[in-house]
Parts: sequence; structure tokens; C-alpha cells
Amino acid sequence: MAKTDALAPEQLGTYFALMEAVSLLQHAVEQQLRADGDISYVQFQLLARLADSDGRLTMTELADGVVYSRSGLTHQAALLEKAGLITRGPSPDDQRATLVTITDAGLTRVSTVLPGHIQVARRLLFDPLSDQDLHALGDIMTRVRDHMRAQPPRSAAPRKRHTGPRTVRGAEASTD
Amino acid sequence: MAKTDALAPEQLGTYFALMEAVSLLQHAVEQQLRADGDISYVQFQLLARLADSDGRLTMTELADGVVYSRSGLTHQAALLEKAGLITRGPSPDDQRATLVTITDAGLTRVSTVLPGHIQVARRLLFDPLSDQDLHALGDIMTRVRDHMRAQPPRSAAPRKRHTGPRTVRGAEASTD
DNA sequence: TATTGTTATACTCTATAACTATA
DNA sequence: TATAGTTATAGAGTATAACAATA
Repeated sequence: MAKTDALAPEQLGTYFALMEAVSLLQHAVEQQLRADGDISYVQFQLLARLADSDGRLTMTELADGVVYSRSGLTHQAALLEKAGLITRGPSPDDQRATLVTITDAGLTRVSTVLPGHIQVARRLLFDPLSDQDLHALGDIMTRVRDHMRAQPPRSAAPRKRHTGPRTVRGAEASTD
Repeated sequence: MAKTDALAPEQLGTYFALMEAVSLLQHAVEQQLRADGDISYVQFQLLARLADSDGRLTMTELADGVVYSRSGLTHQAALLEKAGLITRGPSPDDQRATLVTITDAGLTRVSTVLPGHIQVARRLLFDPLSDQDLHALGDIMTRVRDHMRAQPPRSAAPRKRHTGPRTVRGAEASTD
């Protein structure tokens, strides 16, 4: 039945500290990006990835690593295109592919947003860390990330049954 | 003008590794909670917090630490109540307050979901870590979390101007 | 007046499924 | 048949503002 025992107390504490800290960090970052450049973190990631690359990537290449679905990427790309930050066009190599290009405005936007972004990361994450901490954290999280990437999707997730028709989502009968 | 310089390469790498790893972890956890107990991570947090406490907390106490707005909490509480996992009632101490109580079904749901949750955390996060890593990570993230909690909200966030009416959200003119 | 909580509303994000076109 | 991408649609999450009631 595999390991379903409780986590060691130290594991539990570490897990929750990690989750909460990063939630706070994500929240702060979203705020900053929205305030400084009116983009979300996901949009920032897409732009940054394009800026880092040749400035051009196919949708599939762009999506790689950015978790979600193709349709989600299409949606974000449409928003970024409407905002003039990227351009989409046919690929010469593969007629099926869409080639995404970052515009000058896109590059400008990234550089507009970057300083504040860095400030937030520094203020929230790095300020309380020593060089040694930084090194340790980098080492650990790099290893963890690579491990996660290598994990089989989530087909392996156990499939249990609910106790009944109880749903904690919005839908639901509410027969009255 | 404070420190707006680029982060050290090691900082940048650490930051991105942290963000990506936790994003993957969050995603996996959401999947597991939804599959095993049809709840979100936020809902799990609320239930877990209630279970940890006396079983009863006011809305304000419950919200504490769970970032978002009061209305968001009200919404989630309504969902949990509809699902029979919590109960809301007036507080004897303060007539303004709402006392939230976890039900037996709520406690059951938590215990239903917990083993899988732990499995995910173990498989994705702890498996690739040595005891020493665990200790270091716990120490670091606890410190970071406490530091973040102590930070002034986000009033301190710099306020820059956009280059124009460019919006990367859904709304927007789209005059054609 | 300040605090607790709810309601109404609006918007963003994400995912699934169906569909088109090219390899 | 498999892959690249889009569209339509549906649902969940979150936040802001206005409001009611109690301290």
C-alpha cells in the first residue's frame, strides 16, 4: 500500500513553509507585474522566454515548461498579440506551426517590468538569506525541479471514490 | 533609487527553480485533492486549519494567513458549507462574528485526502532530498516565510506608468 | 467610527472537446 | 494516423465595492 504514513514533523513543517512562502511570493510578484507592466506572471514568463531565445519560438516550444493546456497558451498569446507585445505568423519550416515573435514593445515591456520584479524577489526572498543559504536553496530547488520534471504526469495519481454526490465546486443541485 | 540592478546569476537561477518547482508541486497537489476529495488546495487549507484548531474558528481567524479577500473566504465557506464539510453560526462572544465549525464529514474528508496528499509531497518534493537537504530547506523557508509575513503589505510597491493604454487583460477596446 | 461578514458583480484563468490543416 | 494550433464553451477563483449589523 506504499507509504501513506504521516510525514515526519519536519517534513510537514518544511512543506507548509515552502507552500506558504511561495504563495506570498507569487502574490507579490503578480501585484508588481500588474502594477508596473499590466501583465501576469505567466505572460511575463512567455515574454521572457521569447526574449531569451532568438526572439522567435513556435507555440509548442513556447508552451514547453509552462504547464497548462494548448488552449490556454493560445488564449494568452492572443492577449499578448492584441496588446502588441508579440506577433504570430506561419512558420517557414513547418506549415502547421505558428511562429511567435516578440515585438519591440514586448522587449520594452519586459525591461520596464524587470527592475521591479527583481526588487520584489530580492526584498521578499533574498534579503533574509545568506550566501550560503542561497547556494543551498538553489542547489536543492534545482534538484527538486529536475526531479519533478522527470516524474510521470499524473496518471499515477491514485483514484479514490467520493463518499457521495458531494461537490465543493460551484455547480451543484441547490434544488430550491 | 535602491537596488534595481540585475540579480546575481545564482539568485536568478534559484528564483526560477523555486518558482517552477513549486508551481509543479501546486499543480500536482491540486490534482490529487480534486481527485481524492473534490476540494481545492485552499479548501484543504481551511479544513486542515479547522481540524488543527478547536474545530471552531471565526471567519477572520480562519482567513488569517490565507491570503485573499474576505469575500473570497465567504465564497469558499459557502461552498464548504453547501458540501456539508463545515457549519456556520453566530458567535456567542461577538455578535458580529461568524463561528465556523468543521463537521464530521469535514474531518472525514480531510483524512480521506491526507494520505494521497502526503504521497504527492513525498514523491515530488522529499524523495530527491537527503535529511540534510530537508533540514536546510525547512530552515530556509521558515525564515523566508516569517520574513515575508513581516513585510509591509504591498503599499511599498513602486508605482510606474505604462507606456500607453495597452492592456493585456481580457477587456479592451478591440474596436473592430 | 471601526470591525465582521455577506452580497452583487465583474473579470481572469484554465481546461475539455471538437475542429481544421499539415506532416 | 499523428501533430500543431484554434475555437467554443464552461467552470472555478479572486477581487472590489456597496451594504448590514454589531462593538
